[in-house]
Amino acid sequence: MRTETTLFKILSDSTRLRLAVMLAVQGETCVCDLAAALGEADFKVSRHLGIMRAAGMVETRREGTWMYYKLVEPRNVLEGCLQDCFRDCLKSHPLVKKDLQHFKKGSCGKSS
Amino acid sequence: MRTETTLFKILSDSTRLRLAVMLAVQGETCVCDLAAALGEADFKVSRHLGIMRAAGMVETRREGTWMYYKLVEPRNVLEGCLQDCFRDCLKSHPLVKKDLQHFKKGSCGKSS
DNA sequence: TGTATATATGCTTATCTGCGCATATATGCA
DNA sequence: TGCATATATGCGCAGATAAGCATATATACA
Repeated sequence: MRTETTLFKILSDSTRLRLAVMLAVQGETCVCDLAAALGEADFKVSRHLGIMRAAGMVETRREGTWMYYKLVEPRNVLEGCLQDCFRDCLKSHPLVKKDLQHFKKGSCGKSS
Repeated sequence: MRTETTLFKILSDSTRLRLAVMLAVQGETCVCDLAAALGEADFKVSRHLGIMRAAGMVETRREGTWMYYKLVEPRNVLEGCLQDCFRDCLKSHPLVKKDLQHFKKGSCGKSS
């Protein structure tokens, strides 16, 4: 049960829920682009992504100075169901829509 | 966003998640039957159900001394999605299966 | 090596959370 | 009215949590 409740606990914080939806919709993204889209401090976003990673919800890939985060492939039906939720049920939430509008790949000034 | 994160926070506690699944699978049930199925103290189950009710996730109906709880009709896509999760993804969890096996309507000794 | 940028992490504080116990409320019935 | 059962709630405690700031690490590049 721990596995399942942890998953829900991760999503019970608005910063993390917004991050999860962003990653579900936009795919792999670096910390600075996520922070810019949400309008939150880098260190805050980084910390929450770290929590999500420790819980096994996201995984990372380093590319130079940048750290790219993405949702893991669903490892069971619940994870798949929740990821569908992110895309289908939460994408239209006012705050998330604002985040998505603010989102720009490479907003922090990196080349690619 | 508050509405959504609250929903997830409710489910981030194992007692409440188990209760949510029980109600999704068994339908309307009284506190004592739920407490018996979970093997938890009445006052603990009652408190958690109260939290779920305050969050608008369940609703109650009094019948004599007994208080019956059930999940509310989904009021939006997210609530519907989560209720489907309870039934489809969580029903087969070992602990939930044990709860369901222990479940008996009227276990606390009421007539109907 | 030194500097700049991106990201991560220690630390403190204020707030929240769940637990267990005791107690209170509500209903039914003698 | 008094007692029994079912349910709810006040209280204190211990542990968890998120925020903000400062600082540390990692990489790139001059």
